[in-house]
Amino acid sequence: MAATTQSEARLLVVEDDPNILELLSASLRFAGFDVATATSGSAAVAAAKERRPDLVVLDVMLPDLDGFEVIRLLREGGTRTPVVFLTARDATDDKIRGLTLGGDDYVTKPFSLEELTARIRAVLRRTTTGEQTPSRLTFADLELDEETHEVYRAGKRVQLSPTEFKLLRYLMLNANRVLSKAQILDHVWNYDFRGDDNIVESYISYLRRKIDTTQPRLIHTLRGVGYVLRKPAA
Amino acid sequence: MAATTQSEARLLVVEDDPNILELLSASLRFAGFDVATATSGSAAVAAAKERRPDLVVLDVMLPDLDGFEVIRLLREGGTRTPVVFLTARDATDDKIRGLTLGGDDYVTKPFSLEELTARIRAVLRRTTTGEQTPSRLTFADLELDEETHEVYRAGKRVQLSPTEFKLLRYLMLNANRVLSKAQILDHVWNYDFRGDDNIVESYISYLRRKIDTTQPRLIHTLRGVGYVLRKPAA
DNA sequence: GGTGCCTCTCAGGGATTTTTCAGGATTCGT
DNA sequence: ACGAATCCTGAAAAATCCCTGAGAGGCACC
Repeated sequence: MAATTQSEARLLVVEDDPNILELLSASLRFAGFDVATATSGSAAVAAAKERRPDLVVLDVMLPDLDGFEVIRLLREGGTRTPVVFLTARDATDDKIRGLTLGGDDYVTKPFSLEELTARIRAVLRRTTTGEQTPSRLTFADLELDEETHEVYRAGKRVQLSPTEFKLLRYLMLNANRVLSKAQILDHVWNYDFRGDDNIVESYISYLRRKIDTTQPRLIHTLRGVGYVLRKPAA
Repeated sequence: MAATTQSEARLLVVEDDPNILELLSASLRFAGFDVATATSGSAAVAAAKERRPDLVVLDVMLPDLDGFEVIRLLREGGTRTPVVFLTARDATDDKIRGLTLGGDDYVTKPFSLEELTARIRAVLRRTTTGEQTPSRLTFADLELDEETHEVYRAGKRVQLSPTEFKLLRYLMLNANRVLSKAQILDHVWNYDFRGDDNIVESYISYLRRKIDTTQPRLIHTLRGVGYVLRKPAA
């Protein structure tokens, strides 16, 4: 149901927590990726050599080898596979900083799936030759740039907070599709967030105030069902 | 002549309450599904491995394993069977959120059978390759889109409340079949609803006002029997 | 330490929806 | 034609859903 503008890129997801692994693989598969999994560093190295994934999603904390070791073993083999690391929030680890230089990226736990898929798309965009995925989403007179985080409505620049931005991106990626509040919560908020639906209502309200005061209205409420981004008049 | 336009998908229904299990299996069978049942988590795992169902309807509260354990055991075997969970309404259960990620879905108890079958159809639609079940029902000049919840009569958009929508969907799925008020109550309302038949009359009245003011009339009363959606002149 | 932004919660109020109730209309049998 | 059962529908009460202002707490940056 999520973001299907992706190509059929092959991912290898490496994560030892079975709950998070299930969460990730189910969601990324459904987002259109071809997903393989591994639950340890050594298994990851083996799987990567065999499957030659286009990108590796890699937890840095693993039972045997840590994520950096895994990557080093892989790169000694000559492959230059891009990586998105999963790290703990308080990771002051310097090694992670240097990652963005190589075109890799990282996401801190707990993350939202919106966040993770956006990073994966961005890394794939940078590393694959021939821009297959545009970094700019458009819908009606809405424009959203995933790289610069700039948003325009009717050509006019609008400032959004991070959460507002993620919500709008999710709506735009699923334009014309009805999204329930539970779905939005699952994709836009961190996976450990346990608040109630009202926060979605609040952010919809913020978004409307910032980008939907002009005609025609694009964000519509379907009472008892959810929200949908769509042009009227259909 | 039996049931609806449904495909003959194989379902596995897992539920320990024998009353609800009976209710579910009878109703889903009538809806055209090929239904097998299990009353415990371990039996569910065994049955799933043997029958390879297209979808599992799974109560999260089970005597031995809980629903999430069941799914994990299944998925470790490599099968990616979609699931519709049955949960308590006040499900503060952390794990329930996040289910929509993999294309799965959940229905809170007490649910209506209309609700459940609609969710099952939606999940099957999303997960099976090649749209075999259209999301749009049509009858005469009536159109009903299950995804967007849009309804048209004679090409003109009509706004329906959630219950009106469910009632119309039920009528359309059973077009040309006479439905008693008891039947309608059982399918469109929650299974624990204990109001009287008059509420069906009220909603039929609402529906007529919204979608059946133009000729030819499609909703007909069979006094003492029930209602039927059909074209006249037959 | 102060300031500002951001996230999240809470609660009031408005709007819609659901449900009940009752009187009137229709149909049917006799 | 009459009465009884059944159905229709307006009205209103009850429940629910959604929007939004207000504010607490956290974090970053000065």
